[in-house]
Amino acid sequence: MMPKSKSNAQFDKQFGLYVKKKREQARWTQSELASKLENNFQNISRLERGETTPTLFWCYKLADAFEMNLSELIEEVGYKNKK
Amino acid sequence: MMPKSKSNAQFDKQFGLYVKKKREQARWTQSELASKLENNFQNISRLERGETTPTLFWCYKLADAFEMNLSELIEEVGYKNKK
DNA sequence: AAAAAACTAACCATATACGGTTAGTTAAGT
DNA sequence: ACTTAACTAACCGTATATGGTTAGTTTTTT
Repeated sequence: MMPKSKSNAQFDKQFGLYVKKKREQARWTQSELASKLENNFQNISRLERGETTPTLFWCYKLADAFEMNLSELIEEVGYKNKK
Repeated sequence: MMPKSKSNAQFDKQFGLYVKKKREQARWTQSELASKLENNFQNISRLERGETTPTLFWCYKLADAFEMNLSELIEEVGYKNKK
């Protein structure tokens, strides 16, 4: 399989930084956020550092934790597609 | 690891049906859509049938193919988070 | 400065995703 | 009815994601 592409890495990084920002605004530790997602803090750490590409379902659960709609969350991350 | 949960399956199904609808509206075959994503039609098939959970980056490339922003695409899928 | 909490990072085992092949089914066109 | 295209589905091998452990680093608190 292809190794993780550069664009993918950049994409993941942007998402990770957003999650980190949101989590810190909520004053949650990674463990606290993880427990809301029925996940573990290691995966939150990896996500925030852009090491993994989250599934859409993951993002959905994140949106739940932050009490927002998934589309709002994506909107806030600020990706711009070329049209 | 946990098997794919029911809620996850429902979530994936909804996304798959949306992609199928969009693709058919554009009058593309699965192969045509796949080539736009640098992917193969088997994965499109699996996605549309809700067999796999797409990564966020996948969804981003899908949005590109449909010439929309990722947040717009998610908006159109119509997920409702409990707030 | 010391202790505790929070986080990063590596490693391992396993599950799922993915690419590709093959076979079979459904739909469309002639 | 026949042919072809489109799609579904199973299988296999490999890559990535994930859960968990452990160790080490950074940050916070006292």
